[in-house]
Amino acid sequence: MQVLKDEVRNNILTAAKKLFYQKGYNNASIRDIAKNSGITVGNVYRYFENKESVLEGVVSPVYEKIMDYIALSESYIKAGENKSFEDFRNEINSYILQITKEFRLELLILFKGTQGTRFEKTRSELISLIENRIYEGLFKRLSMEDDEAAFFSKIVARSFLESLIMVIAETEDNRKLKKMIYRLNDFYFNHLNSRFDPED
Amino acid sequence: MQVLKDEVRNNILTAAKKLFYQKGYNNASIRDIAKNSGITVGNVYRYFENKESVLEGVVSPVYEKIMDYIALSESYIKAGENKSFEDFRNEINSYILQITKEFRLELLILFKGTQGTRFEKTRSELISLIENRIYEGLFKRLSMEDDEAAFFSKIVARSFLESLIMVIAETEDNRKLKKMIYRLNDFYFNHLNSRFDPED
Amino acid sequence: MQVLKDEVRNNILTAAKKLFYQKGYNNASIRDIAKNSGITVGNVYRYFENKESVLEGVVSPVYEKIMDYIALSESYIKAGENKSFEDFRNEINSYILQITKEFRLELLILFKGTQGTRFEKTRSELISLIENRIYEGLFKRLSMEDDEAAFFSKIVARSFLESLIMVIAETEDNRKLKKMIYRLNDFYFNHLNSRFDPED
Amino acid sequence: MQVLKDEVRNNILTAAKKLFYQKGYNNASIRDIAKNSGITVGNVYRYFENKESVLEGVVSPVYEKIMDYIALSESYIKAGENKSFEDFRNEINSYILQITKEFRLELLILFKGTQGTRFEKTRSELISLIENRIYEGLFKRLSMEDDEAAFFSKIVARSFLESLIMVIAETEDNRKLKKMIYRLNDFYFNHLNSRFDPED
DNA sequence: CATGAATGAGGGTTCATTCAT
DNA sequence: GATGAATGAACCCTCATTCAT
Repeated sequence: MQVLKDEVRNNILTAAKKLFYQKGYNNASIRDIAKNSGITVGNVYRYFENKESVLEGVVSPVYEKIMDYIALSESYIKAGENKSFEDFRNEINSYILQITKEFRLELLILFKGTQGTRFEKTRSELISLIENRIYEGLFKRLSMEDDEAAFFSKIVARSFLESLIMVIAETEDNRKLKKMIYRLNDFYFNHLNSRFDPED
Repeated sequence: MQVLKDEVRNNILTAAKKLFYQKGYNNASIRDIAKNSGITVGNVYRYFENKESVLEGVVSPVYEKIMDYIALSESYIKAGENKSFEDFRNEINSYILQITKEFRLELLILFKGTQGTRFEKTRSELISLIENRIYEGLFKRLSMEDDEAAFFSKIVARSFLESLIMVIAETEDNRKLKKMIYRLNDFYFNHLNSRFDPED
Repeated sequence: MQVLKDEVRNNILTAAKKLFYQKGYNNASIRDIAKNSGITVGNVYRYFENKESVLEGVVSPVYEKIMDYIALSESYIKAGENKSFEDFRNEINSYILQITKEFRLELLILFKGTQGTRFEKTRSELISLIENRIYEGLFKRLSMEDDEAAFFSKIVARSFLESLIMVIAETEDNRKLKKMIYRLNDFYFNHLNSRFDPED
Repeated sequence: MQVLKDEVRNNILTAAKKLFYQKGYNNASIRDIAKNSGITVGNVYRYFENKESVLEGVVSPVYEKIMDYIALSESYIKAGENKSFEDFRNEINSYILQITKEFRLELLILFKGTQGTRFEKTRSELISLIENRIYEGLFKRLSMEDDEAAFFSKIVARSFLESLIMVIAETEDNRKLKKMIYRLNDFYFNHLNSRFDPED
């Protein structure tokens, strides 16, 4: 048996996933994880270098996908391929749906339970991307002062992502999830102009 | 000698407020708080039963106000005084603004830094209220299936509150804050009907 | 009581001194030290930041003295005050004797039990000083090839210091120690020329 | 199948030798040794009872030789064959040279890296022998008080051995080593009488 | 014979809480 | 009332050793 037993490794990751999800990274102890994996503390360290590596094991598949998406999306911009915001919406929605199908809990951990780790900034990097698109594609054109538009873009980007995460957290059924994500998009981005009409 | 006691108590609370805000509840230690209060560790425990009590001391004024508001708001409903959603918006906005003026940091701590404590659910209680109002005042009337409307109400309520918190966290100037909160309301609640028109 | 209780601090240092001396730094555990101090593990950390700080507490008085001596001695050289080797012998002997009177165990720990710590190189720094003096004052003048003289200077310097340490380790009586150190000097440095005469 | 076993055993010993020399006994782990031997951890324990046994495997050839030499040398004494110190010098030098040719690293490990093991005292046993010879052959005849002569004999014996070890550690070339060892002998033992003359 | 996964005791360290003074 | 020293449980991590396969 050349390779470390996959079963144990998976047990650890499964236990860690559950515990990181429930308690967050900091409050889940290696002892917890070991006990939930049915092994001893020392043995965890045969499979993972340290606690953060366990987190990495849990979260990195999703992390990589998101980072790839961000990189890809930014390369489009640099290449001058100015997609419409509509396109961007469709693009990011389909990405998120796809990732969620495979890695629902992992995604939630990555975005909610990695305080104090190197994954902490993933959320803000994704937000940064969305924020730029919102600013360029939507708010810049509205009759807002520029700094206000910028600020608002940030708030909306965060809020949109937060909503996405909430929906994912609450929806285990993928059909329903898809539906809700589309609704979310409509809710967040349709008819922006008229919302801010002063005569309302 | 109430006076002296109150001064020490306030010193503790002031230090705790600062530290909970900066580091979060879990990462702020009693030692930190004691040192920043100019008193000793042991003495903290004369004023507060344990660490969570300190949090309570910091957060309860704001907590009470919010709970009072929730209770009041719900009593209106029970009394059959059906205000319009417009009224509710104005009402909650003004409440939030008012509370923020006095208790900005406390509010942020209550909503962002109480993971693992009994205040964790404050947010969800407030959300629950908003959720009901959104459901009754807005989504029920839209052409959505009922459970979807309910679910969506929750998501939007959370998201709206989240946005409020973000704006409060980022805005120290009260004039600007007021402006942004109104914008937020417009963004979240104006022209809901047309957002979900299928022909879009 | 403004200052941490000196008695406990001293108990820790005394226990640590004993254990570092007996087992060396690495094999003496904080748990050991705590038990021998009559306190708990956690309390050690009220008095010392970490394990190396405990070592520092034990060893730094002697460390400082030796570093001061080295610095002083080197400043003489830079100033061109070329003392005879005879003078150097007297100087270093009296220094060592003086330090040993106050800090016998500490000196032994510093030179024998600090592997892997920042004090590890103290011995080699002192050796370096002695080595230079031996080379300049003694071996350079002998009919040896230069690199051999240099090499030999190093060996003798180390060996001399080692002997000093041994004598100190075995001799608790200061009168006897003094006598033995003088003998050691005679043994090491008198009549060097004739020792290497080929006709012997 | 003795052959195969021997090969593995030798691989372990070779790896252990290298690692004990580089890191010292305590800091070289069984995992390290196994990896460097190209076998597995568990298998090490088929060839050696425990970690100390591995050390024994590495060090015992040299250990035996030294013990044999000590026994032989002592049997001469008991038989009343009083050799001169000169003879003893030649004898021990040639022994050491011979051993070093075969077992340089092992010798260095035995004398430098066995702290906390049962080999710790090998050095002192050899020292004891040298010490006796020095006492009988040299210091007894000097105008020293007897206990002083005894004590000094011990110190010089240790120091001489220490110097030998240093020279061996620093000198890989056997020709040079031989030369340095002769120099060392001259340095340590020639003209002892005149060194301690009071008129110096 | 060999594997390497598993164990368990021990390492350094932190911190909420208690208690003698 | 106040002090701050002391406690003890828990944290992450390492490693010699064992054992099922």
